Amino acid sequence: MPHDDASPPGEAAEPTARAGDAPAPYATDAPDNTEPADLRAQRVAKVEAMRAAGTDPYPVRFDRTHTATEIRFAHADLAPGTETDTSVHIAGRLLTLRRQGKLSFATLQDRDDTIQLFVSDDSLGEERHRAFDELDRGDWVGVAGTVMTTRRGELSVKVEECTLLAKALRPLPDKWHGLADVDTRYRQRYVDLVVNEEARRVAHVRIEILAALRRHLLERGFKEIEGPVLQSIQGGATARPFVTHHNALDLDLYLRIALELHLKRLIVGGFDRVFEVGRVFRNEGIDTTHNPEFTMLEAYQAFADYHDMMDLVEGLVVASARAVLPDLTVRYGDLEVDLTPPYPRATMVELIKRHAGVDLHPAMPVEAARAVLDRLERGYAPEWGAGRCTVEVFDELVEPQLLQPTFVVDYPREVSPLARAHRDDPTLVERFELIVARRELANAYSELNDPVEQLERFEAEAAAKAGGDAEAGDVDLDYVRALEYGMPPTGGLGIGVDRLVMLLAGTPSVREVILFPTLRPEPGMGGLT
RNA sequence: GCGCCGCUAGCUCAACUGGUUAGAGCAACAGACUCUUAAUCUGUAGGUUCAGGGUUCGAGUCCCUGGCGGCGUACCA
Repeated sequence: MPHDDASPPGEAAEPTARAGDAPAPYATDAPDNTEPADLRAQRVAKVEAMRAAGTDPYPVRFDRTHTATEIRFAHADLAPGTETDTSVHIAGRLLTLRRQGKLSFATLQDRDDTIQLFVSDDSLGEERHRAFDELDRGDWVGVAGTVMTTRRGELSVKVEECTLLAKALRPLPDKWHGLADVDTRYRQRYVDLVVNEEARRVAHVRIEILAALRRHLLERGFKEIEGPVLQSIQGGATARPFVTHHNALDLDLYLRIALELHLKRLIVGGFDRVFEVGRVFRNEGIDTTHNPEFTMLEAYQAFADYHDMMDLVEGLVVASARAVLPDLTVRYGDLEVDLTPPYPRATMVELIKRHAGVDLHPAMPVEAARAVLDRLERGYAPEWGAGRCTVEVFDELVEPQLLQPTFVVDYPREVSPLARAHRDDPTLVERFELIVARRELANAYSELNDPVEQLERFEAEAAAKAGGDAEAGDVDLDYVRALEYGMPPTGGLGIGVDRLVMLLAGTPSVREVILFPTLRPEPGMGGLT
């Protein structure tokens, strides 16, 4: 429905805003164009004036026939100065408004593109044109009109009817600079997305990656499932959990730190290929690469081992990259990363030898391992065995040197309570991580399915927790019971989705790839204190 | 947690060594303009300089405390 012709909203705006006020002292000699200072108050007044004139500033619905993209696609080569009979109904937000005498131009932004609106007295009539000119940047409108090009060749919709769909009470940020304040961009992502192309781009990269990951797994017979977020036992990873409380059960619960243990229960239950894409929560520091809640992909495949998981990881990374990049290379900071598979596979021990120049192995006596760390001037804790010392050197000295995709294979058993012992070396487990651009992108292993050994590993962890290690897990007796019913040999895989998106979107901060990152509450906005 | 940096109009930014009434562009408001597109032109209005305290004749600027954020670092997958 068009604006009410008889009463363009702006005409009543000023009286509404000031009707009850005594005249200001300067009113008599001030020019007529003195307006309320508050931009929001001006627009509230417009809304009130529209209502008074019988026009709903927030109508119920609108029938759209086309998006801007569809119009562009259908009229890609329309010559400048062409009018067509093609009638369209489009809807979106007004980004810019340009008056040119008795013509008006506007830029309408919809789902994924913009298109110009062309308004003249001829097409809309003088009264309704004046009503159109009362619209503000940021308003949502529905437009009926015909497709045309201007003399300069700009594809446009010649407006024959224009309906306000939702009034914007707050002004949009500067049309050229957009929103720059990082804090405001995160807090008011809805504004960021309206005015910053880059924010939209990153959001779409994430959307496409998620879709590609799911597609790749579903095509290979994996079933997507949903495990519990609220858990009474902490496990599946090494991390500090969040604790919450259920009132009716009077029960403290953890927010999950990993997806692993419930997915493997489903392997026991007979699903032989399952995955979950889900939020996990870790009560740790916040920085450029860590948000307290983040998204993990975990997938488990029966009858497979960690070599199969390497193939699966390559497939997932490539599928994601192809979904969002023109080729398999991506710039990350000053780094050019080539994601073309296969990725080199080297053991942790080999990589330490190559990049740190020392021999370290979980099988060596702990005194010898400590001597190596002493020589490298790395600290260590008294409870660390040779395996933990090995990982320390790898994390600190080797991982920062791994720029191109690299599978780091065979981890010390000591640091991997859920992975199966290596078929050739009992001090190792069959585990790998994929490192790209100095960061872990994926973590996978041949799953431990021996219930007796699993219980022993849990008990070691629980002892560490009792000894004050807040990140150690609990004994999950129900999980052990599940294994006692028999879990087939299984390969398991975890991918940090946010990190993958960061890499493929080329963003240095995890907060750019999470639409609503965790922030301190804004003062005065309510909520928990 | 620690260190450094930032916070000025709705938005993006200025303001010298502490010195007149804190400026500009965009947005807003009034007006001109029938093909603009960061439209242009004329005019008008718009400020708790993050908050509180202090030093000073005088504070956006210096000091203290607090708030929020960014970056680095530590812890941490």
